[in-house]
Amino acid sequence: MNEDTNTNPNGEISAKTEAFTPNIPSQLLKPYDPTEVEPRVQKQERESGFYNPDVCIKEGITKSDAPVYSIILPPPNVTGTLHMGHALGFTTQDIVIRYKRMQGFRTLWIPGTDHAAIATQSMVEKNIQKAEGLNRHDLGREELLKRVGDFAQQSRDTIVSQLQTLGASVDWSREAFTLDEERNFAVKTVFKKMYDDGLIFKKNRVINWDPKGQTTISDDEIVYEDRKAKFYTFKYSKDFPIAISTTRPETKLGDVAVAVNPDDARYKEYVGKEYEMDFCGAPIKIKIVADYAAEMDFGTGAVGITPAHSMTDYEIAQRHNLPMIQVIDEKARMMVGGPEVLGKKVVEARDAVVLWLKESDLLIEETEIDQRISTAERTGGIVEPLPKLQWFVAVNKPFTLEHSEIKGIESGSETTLKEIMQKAVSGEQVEMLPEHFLKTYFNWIDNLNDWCISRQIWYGHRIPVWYKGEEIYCGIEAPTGADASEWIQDEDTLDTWFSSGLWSFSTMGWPTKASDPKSDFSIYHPTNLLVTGHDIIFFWVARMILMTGYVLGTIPFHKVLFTGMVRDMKGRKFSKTLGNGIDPIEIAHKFGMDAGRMSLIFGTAPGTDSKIDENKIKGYKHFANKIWNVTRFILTATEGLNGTANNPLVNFTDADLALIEKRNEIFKSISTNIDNLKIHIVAEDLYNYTWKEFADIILEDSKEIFADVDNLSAESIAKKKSRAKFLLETLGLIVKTLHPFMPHVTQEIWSLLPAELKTRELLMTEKWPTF
RNA sequence: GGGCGAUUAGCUCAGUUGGUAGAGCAACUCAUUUACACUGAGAAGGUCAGGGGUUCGAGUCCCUUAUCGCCCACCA
Repeated sequence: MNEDTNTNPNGEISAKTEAFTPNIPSQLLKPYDPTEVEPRVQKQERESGFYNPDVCIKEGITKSDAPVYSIILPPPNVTGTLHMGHALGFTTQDIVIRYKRMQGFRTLWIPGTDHAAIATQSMVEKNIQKAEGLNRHDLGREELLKRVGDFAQQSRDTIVSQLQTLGASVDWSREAFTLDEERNFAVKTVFKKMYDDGLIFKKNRVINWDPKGQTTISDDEIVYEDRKAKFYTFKYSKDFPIAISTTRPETKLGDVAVAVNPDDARYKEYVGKEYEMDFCGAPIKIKIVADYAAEMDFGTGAVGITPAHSMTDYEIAQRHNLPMIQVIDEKARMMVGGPEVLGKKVVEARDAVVLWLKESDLLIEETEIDQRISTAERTGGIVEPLPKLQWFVAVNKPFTLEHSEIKGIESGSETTLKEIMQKAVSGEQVEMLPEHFLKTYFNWIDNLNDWCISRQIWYGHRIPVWYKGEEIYCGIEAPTGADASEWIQDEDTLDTWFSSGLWSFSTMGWPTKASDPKSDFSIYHPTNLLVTGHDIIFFWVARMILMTGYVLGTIPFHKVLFTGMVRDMKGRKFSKTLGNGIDPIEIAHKFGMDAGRMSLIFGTAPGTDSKIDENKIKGYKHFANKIWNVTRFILTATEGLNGTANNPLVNFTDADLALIEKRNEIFKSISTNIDNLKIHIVAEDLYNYTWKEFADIILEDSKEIFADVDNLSAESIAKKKSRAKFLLETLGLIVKTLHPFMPHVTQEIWSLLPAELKTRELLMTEKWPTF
């Protein structure tokens, strides 16, 4: 909008536009311009302070004893910026929170960002490597942390402005970050509690090592890639009685056993025997063991056991008390063997071992098979299982839960973290939508193993454990006293999901204000709703249930709504590597954010994937303009009939009463549908009524009534007044109910409507209509 | 191998507890400078993947087959 145009809705009409309809606000005379209106409305709303429930109470918008409705925003990673997938979830939350706020609930929606440990550090490291040719060790811990911190700050700033562009009515005064001081205190507090309860322990185990990121990762951070691989069948030596098969001959330098099925007649006679030999320059000692893990039908029916470099082999080795010999180091290089393999990368060593097998006449067969290889989610590095001393959370270990509000677990009774996760959901205290995700959830829990939480990176919550020789100290603060300087803190940091798991209560003042009845924690926890993508059901949803159950004996949220993935037109996921992400800000510039919001919601059933299509967004830009023009028409047509709206002295005609009945029938279902999170249905109902019924039929029909300007008969005037009242009131109704979906255009129209329709200037604080 | 989901108009998808098949976009015909061309009216388009069952009645519930997608898990 240019400077010459009058932007004051209630002000005087500027000279430039007075020629036509002088009493209609000038901005209405032009097509709706979201790029001008949206930032202005966002600013107005934000500066009002009403995103903050405390302000709402202070200003009398919300009663202090009103029922509570709270949502925590799933904190976006500071690795980058928001795309339309985020926008779908955030719009859904905004719709619900605006609706609840208008209904008079004491609503709180807390924003924040996630430090995303590995993801962020590896991204910054990559950038530095590219620009300066330096690695993290060249920079040192302090300098790297500073660089990563700066990057995170920038990213956070972008995310904030994107959220504002989206029109998200989050309470900025409560913004949190998973790695800020308050959250760090919560993390240390929980860590210590778990440590003292014996649920956090340190152990030398085979873990998933990411040679690229130089850190361990959890089972859930692995993604699989299908590849073709060579499958080699061979014998360790000429004298060895059994042939085995493998895709990774280089690991066989670390073999300690061959497992055969106890029922396998072919190998029965060898079980228990031991063989010693040289394998490609490494002395190995192989024991034949019987174990049902070996399948008779697969390969030769015999498995070479490499306890140090395979999870399953490690488990088999445990059962048979076999030693563990590490032959691959953290850089994925061979630690043993003859000169042809020693020090070589695993891939090169593989070729060398195969060549040695051929030359030694031990290779029996070489075939091609499909194989799934494990890669690290964040760096893409091929995961190398290897033994390492790491921190774990024990999910199956019994402990006493002092306080429990979880159905099926008594206060003071013995339970496990796994049981907490199961009972919180099976007792229906936590609901999931769509319901079928319950099966996914339980299926995951059934197969759950201990959670490896330590990471060998610097960006994150440092493990609150100190060492002095053989002594170990776990505490919230470093040990003090005369020998304070002799204590050395653990170098590792925690899995980012450890801190995310506390998010529902760490954002609300826990633990420092937990006992204060006026704290956010006392008022707003547990939260009512979590809206998130189903891709993080294990990472985050399950971990929040675990942490909240363990720490508080309660649930983090009553309901989880899983949104589907928003994909591009080719059906691909948005990803940084594909570069197909769409910035919501781009949509706002092109079509307006209201249109973007509607296009995400409309026709998208909860949990189902959707495709983003500019044509679709354009349709809702047209819709915004349609309501705009409807407003113009009504204000023009009812000019001179001021004061009809909400005026009890104006009686409705029978025709208009019929229109009201039909209208109310449609609007009646809206609240229930939003309560049941069927917001896509509501969007459709509002769209259809507004356009197909109100504009196309009722407005067209009204033209005839108002066209009859010279007829001053009582009957004609009564008819005009009745229709004017109906149109104005219905417009008010449409604008109110549409506000959660399209907050900007509705607010702008609201500011133009006659005073008798309004009780407040800001639509977001208006009372939600009831029927 | 186990689990989950999808299959509805040319395309993208809705379709609440079973009760006469819906929208947007595209395409077709017509109208119109109108509150709005970011428009209106109209027509066209479907054996609801196939088969079987329950029911007075099935897109919806049950069984089965096929195709596609996703998740989990041991294939050494």
